[in-house]
Amino acid sequence: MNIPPQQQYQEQDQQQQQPSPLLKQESQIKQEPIQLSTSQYQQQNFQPVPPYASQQQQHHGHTQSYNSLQGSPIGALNSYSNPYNLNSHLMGLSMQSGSTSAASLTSSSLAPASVAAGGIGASNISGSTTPAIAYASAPSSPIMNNLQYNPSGNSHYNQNSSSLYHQPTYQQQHQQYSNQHTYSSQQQQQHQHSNQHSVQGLSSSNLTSSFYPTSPPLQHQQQQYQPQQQHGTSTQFNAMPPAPPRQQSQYAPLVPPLSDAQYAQYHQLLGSTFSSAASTPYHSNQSTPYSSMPTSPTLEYQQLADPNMVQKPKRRQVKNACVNCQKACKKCDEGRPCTRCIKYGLTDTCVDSTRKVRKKGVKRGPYKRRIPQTQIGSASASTTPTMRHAVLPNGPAGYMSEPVTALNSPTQSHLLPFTSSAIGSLEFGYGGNAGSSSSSYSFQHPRMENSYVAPYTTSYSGPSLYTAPYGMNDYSNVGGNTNNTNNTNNNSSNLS
DNA sequence: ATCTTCGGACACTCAATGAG
DNA sequence: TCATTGAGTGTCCGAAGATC
Ligand SMILES: [Zn+2]
Ligand SMILES: [Zn+2]
Repeated sequence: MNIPPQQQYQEQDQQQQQPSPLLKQESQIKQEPIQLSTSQYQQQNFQPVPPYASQQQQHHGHTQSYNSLQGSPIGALNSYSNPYNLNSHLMGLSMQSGSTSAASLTSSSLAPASVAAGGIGASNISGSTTPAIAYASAPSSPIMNNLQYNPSGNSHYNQNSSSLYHQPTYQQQHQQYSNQHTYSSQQQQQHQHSNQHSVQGLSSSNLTSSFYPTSPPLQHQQQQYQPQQQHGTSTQFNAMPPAPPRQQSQYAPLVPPLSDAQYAQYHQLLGSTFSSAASTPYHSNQSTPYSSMPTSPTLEYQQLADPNMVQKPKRRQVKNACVNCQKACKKCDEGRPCTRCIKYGLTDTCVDSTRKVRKKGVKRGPYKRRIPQTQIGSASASTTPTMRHAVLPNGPAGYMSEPVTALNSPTQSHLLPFTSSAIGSLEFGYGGNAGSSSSSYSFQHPRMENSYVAPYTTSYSGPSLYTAPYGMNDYSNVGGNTNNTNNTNNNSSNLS
């Protein structure tokens, strides 16, 4: 067996790791300057895998040997030509799993500042008010939960999220998703720290990320952020603070953008919630991405009482994670180098991972039969759990909402200065990959690729629209991927 | 306490399928 | 032809384990 060049690199890396007691991660990251430019790297180490080259033992994109390398960013650079052929390259190599580990961040740590700052006033809500509102403002990003209201309009991370510290700006974030939501640089540069340190070789926009490769000492964090919390008392907020700056969430916008006037109104309506949210900031150490964590107990109970209330925003993925993030299973972003790589000094190796090309010509068996539109109304009268649409509030006039309106439960959504049919990706019950494509109860709007495609017509992909499939599931594994139980129908239909 | 690993939920893509 | 399905494949959350 030929030893692939990757292995050689890997071994070197192992020898060169000299963890220092201080700044361990940083030293690990930086001690071996990366010689290759990105293009060189691509030429030398990045061999595109021919389609279907390895159709193996992959587990949702993970491979065993791939995992064994995960910790080493530098080793990763060299040994990890790409996640797919890496697998075959390294199969059978005995990898020392102790061979460093510097790359990983906590999952929340990569959230962009702009994300942290939240969506429509979300940063202030720190939880949410009504689910509808929560949805609209997408406060559920991991970071959101840690944010507190800041009347000054500057968003800060609160002291609890350790790794949220130095985030670079997010100029390039999510461009592809958002034609309509281009961030202004001003919005993105909310995040400033008084004691930034320059790091050689990094541009100023980058260096913010480098000083604390991991988390800063807690004390430090608290010093910096304490004021936020101190002011975050309910009395402080009895008077309605000015509406905070509007910011962009990493999650796809779930409602049509509000006008400024609407936003202000909306913000006012949230007043009472604000105070409670501010007085009891959600210091969840766990970043709970789908924070279905209403801040107000009232709402919590409401939610319990009304299972139709929806809470889960959709996680948004980059189209292509960089190799380093991919390897570490951590959140990447659109920028190259990405935030995480900047943070860990891996900018040279921050390149897109390669993606397989999908096979063609694979027969899939019959699809479920579609029901003619004329039958939709009656079909939707079903009371089975297939009534996914029951959750949604009615859309704005002119936007067709779900076929059945009687089931729309009253939620606080009616308090909002808007109604929306553009709620994306609503789910209730178990919306996820229940293991059977036909038993998913999720309701999801059609593809959010472009962030928000307005106006929506509420999509409906529930089984109730369909008669029973002919050949039920005999074809479920036509593609041969037995691992995949995932079948949430994300990009489902549109009744138009 | 902090960092790393990685199982698995779920997001996204797009060729096959089916209806008009 | 176009809308829809749903398998294929990717991202990355977050808990558990490892390490300091
Ligand atoms: Zn990345
Ligand atoms: Zn990167």
